[in-house]
Amino acid sequence: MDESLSVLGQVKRDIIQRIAGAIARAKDRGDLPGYVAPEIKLETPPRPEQGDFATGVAMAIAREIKSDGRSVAGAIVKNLSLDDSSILRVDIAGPGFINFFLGTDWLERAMARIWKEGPLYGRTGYGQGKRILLEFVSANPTGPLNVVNARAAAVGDCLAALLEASGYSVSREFYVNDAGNQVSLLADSLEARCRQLLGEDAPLPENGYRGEYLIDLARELLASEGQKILELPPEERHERLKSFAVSRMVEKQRKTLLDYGLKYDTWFSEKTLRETGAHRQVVDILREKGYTYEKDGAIWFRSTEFGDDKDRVLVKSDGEITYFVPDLAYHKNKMDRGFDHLIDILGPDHHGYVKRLSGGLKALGYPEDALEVLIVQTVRLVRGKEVVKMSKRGGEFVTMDELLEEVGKDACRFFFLMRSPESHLDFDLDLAKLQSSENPVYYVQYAHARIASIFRQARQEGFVLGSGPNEVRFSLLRDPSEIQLMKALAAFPEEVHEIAEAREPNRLIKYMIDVASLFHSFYTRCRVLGEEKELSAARLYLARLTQVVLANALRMAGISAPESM
RNA sequence: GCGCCUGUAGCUCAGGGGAUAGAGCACCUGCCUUCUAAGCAGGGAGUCGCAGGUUCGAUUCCUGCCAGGCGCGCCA
Repeated sequence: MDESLSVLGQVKRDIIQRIAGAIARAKDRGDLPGYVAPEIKLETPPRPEQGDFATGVAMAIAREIKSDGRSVAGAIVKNLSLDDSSILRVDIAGPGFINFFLGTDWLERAMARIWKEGPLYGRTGYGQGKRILLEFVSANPTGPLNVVNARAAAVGDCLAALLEASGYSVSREFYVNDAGNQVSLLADSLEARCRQLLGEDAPLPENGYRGEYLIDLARELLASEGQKILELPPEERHERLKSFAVSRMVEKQRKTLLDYGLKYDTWFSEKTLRETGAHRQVVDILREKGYTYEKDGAIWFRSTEFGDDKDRVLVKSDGEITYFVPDLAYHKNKMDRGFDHLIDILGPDHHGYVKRLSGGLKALGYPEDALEVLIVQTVRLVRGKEVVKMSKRGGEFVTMDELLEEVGKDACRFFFLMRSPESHLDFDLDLAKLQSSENPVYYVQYAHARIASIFRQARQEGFVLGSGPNEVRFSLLRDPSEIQLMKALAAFPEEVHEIAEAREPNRLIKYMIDVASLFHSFYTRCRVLGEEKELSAARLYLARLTQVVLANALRMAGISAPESM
């Protein structure tokens, strides 16, 4: 047995191989004409009476050979070998679905795996250790993190966890734009605030950062450095202000993200990169490869050759590089660090940037699919019916800190993960902070807490705890609610892998809700701590496995799994 | 004008070339002397934005249109 595959993965692979064998045999015997068979996909039918697994491959073949699904399905089933398999029965249904009905022996094996793997259950080897660099949030160090950053943080961190579980080696990275115009502007804004605090009539620069956090920062700076810093020569003063402002802003951002339960592997500094001259090098390479030209005193990149709608400036007519250059150098640096695949999570305002960046990488000689960009859509804060106004220009926006303060980490992450990343999100603050059944966060956490509570009770009443697969009579678990729950638990590793590949963390939330729902049904139908000791032991076993899966799923989502509520 | 995203139940949203389109909230009916009722069981609720096309089959894929959000700098 391939231990890097889940039990469900093994079962599915076995069934798929049998179907492939049946199709081959059908061709040999002339039941089907010879032609290239399509990929065989196994799905879970919508209703239990349609079996454990189903395939629509007969319909796909029927289309190719101009036949009808049911007769092709008949030809496949006729040639299907069920010897030595978990398959009890095969049906043909509807327009040509082949439905497979299995016994419970595989479920027993699947449950034993959960027991054995515990906190590691859910991991598979599909990723084969491929190295992925996942860059997300990467907010400018010019202000506090906002709610879109919070969404990107939730999505990125969860996706990283899902990919890790799927057997990839993932590095979480935050790119710090600590060089360039904006941080200069930040330093100038800070200087103005300092001078204002000292009673000078110093206006903020045009397009300066107006947020109140800079007043706090100015106070902090004056307290630690005194006003002599303002008397330094302009250039030195500017550098000192810049490095102070940037380091304090980055520290704050890092702290916010830590409060969110998110820890990056790398904080990558643009300034440091520039100090190596990597940005100049990128321009040189592009020039040597003939992807640049001069026009109006500027150097342009032929990004239109890579699908961009216009060529882009690399070096402005004043000799300064554009933002794009160090960013491209940064992505080159990522590749040169040996990563097999790069994923960027960007905000919706950057979608026009993607062609340029991927085109740039391709021009530098990297594979076209090396970079993958996910766009996370906007967040609108809502209180009941009322939209919370946010204006970035005026410096009035709800910060990530305020959001966390108000609704808490768990609800926050849950709400951000609940929706697909590319859909616009209405975040209802009232609902998110509601400590009641209306709030879906608690539905999942409650299931986990309920299980913990059962074990507390069981310990008090002297039940035998910790009976593993070898001591438990598995056949006692035969209530429909128990079977359905076990099937869901068995699906976890495959589910994690599929969700990771699809880059859709929202489906992890859906999965957790499904498991919680199945557990609650089981809880209501089946008394765990009862008179029959063997039955209780079996159900305690199932409860423990459910708890393991919920805890693992919640951990991947960055949401806590409470012992009591 | 061009590009990206979205349009599915009263609300917020899943889903996805096929078998009776799902969940939560809201609404209605039942269920606590036994492991947490932040729960369970059941009910009503939908022309899957509109119109064409591909297909044996489209809510799903393609095209056009309508509506909403966001972008479109020698800013970052």
